[in-house]
Amino acid sequence: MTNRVRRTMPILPISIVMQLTDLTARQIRYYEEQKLISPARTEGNKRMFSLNDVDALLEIKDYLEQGLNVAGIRKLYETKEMPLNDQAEPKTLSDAELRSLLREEMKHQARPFSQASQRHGDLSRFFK
DNA sequence: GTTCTAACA
DNA sequence: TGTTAGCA
Repeated sequence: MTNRVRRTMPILPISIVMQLTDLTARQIRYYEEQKLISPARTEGNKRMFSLNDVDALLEIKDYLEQGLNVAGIRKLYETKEMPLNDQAEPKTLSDAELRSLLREEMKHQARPFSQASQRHGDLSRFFK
């Protein structure tokens, strides 16, 4: 069995994922609704998460903390990062690099943060 | 007891 | 986002 299979194997119930990510069930379900993650389902319609899902959620949480909204993150995933191979490292991104990356995304997104509501203020620093 | 969907005194 | 209702 390859490690890739191990990482994509749906084996974790939402309760465990909640502890691993420190997210509420509500948030996890919401992110799925926003298509940021796609957990498998059991016969009883229960969500089953893979290690990759957990990793994705941790990353999502990271982006949100940096001021990105769900729509922005989704766009980010659709382009880069989605593939199994990514060398991008959000953790080491400097503000300057983040600004550059965000501006690049802006070009492909007509209304980048249209869905954002409470974070417009926080994002102002990126458009000075 | 746990998770799910839908909805909001 | 929290929280609650009514199911499975």
